[in-house]
Amino acid sequence: MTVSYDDLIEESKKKNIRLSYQRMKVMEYLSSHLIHPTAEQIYAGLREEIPTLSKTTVYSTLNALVDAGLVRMINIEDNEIRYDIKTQDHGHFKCESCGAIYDFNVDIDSLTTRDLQDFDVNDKNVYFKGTCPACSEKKH
Amino acid sequence: MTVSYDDLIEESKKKNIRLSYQRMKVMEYLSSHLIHPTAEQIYAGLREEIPTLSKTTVYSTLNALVDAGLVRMINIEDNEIRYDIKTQDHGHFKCESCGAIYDFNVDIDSLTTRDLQDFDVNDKNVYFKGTCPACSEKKH
DNA sequence: CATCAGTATTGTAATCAATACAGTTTATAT
DNA sequence: ATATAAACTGTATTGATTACAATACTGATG
Repeated sequence: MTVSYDDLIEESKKKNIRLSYQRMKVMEYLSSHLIHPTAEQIYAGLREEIPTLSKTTVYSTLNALVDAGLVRMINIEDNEIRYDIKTQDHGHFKCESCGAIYDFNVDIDSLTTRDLQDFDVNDKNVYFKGTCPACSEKKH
Repeated sequence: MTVSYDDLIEESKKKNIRLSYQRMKVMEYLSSHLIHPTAEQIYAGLREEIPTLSKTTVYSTLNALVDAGLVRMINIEDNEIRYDIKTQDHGHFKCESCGAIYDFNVDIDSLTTRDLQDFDVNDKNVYFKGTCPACSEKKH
């Protein structure tokens, strides 16, 4: 599933998410900053344009989008949640040295298991951890 | 890799983790409670036996074991970290209705990608979300 | 077995992401 | 236009995790 800004708006209508100015801006931010931002980053980024924006609004919007299945929560560690609009399935690699999160293509549907036969699975996540090339380089 | 309580102790020695009474108890707790406990649960569970136990000690022990690669952090959501001794590779399924976390067998090594050729990967995680059979039942 | 240095533990205080809540504003239907 | 339900704002609160400084322990050495 690939989701663009326009798709987000269309999907939001279908899911009965009201398109307030703030929500549009949050979605626009997510679409144009594919860097797995935290709620804090989104808030800071939009604050310039919307000085009255409340952090609570950012959180509630993100929660609404996650519930609607339009946005994915990335919760690898560090006790902070990052967000990612749902483009096509991909995994996340977190560098334990610099903290950066990289996307990588992976065939998640190839993961099968008999153990979950009676389970209703609606979200599959894959993440790796390790050291990115830039940080590996530094160690030498 | 399968890790029992005895293995944990042996591995700890190798990794220069001093085997204090508190650390032994934390490891014992993890080995005997394969329910993905939180630090809080471990603390509460051990408090009876070790009334002077400090929560800080639980956290620092867990961090030491994670750094040594003996324990896995499970960070699915809810802003709380759960811990799991590293038995053989398996995925985690979180029921979004009751919050329970189930293990399932999955061949994580079958996940391959060319995107991470130059990356040093030292940890692979898979987690699914959805509804467990018990909760699906209730909805009818 | 006494001492010493280096770690681990403890308890309190601080941090900080996330949420609750109540009052105000906005959006959509009639 | 107006009503009503939903969204926004800002402050206060929560709660998991960490920082820190004082105390206690461990295990190596003489």
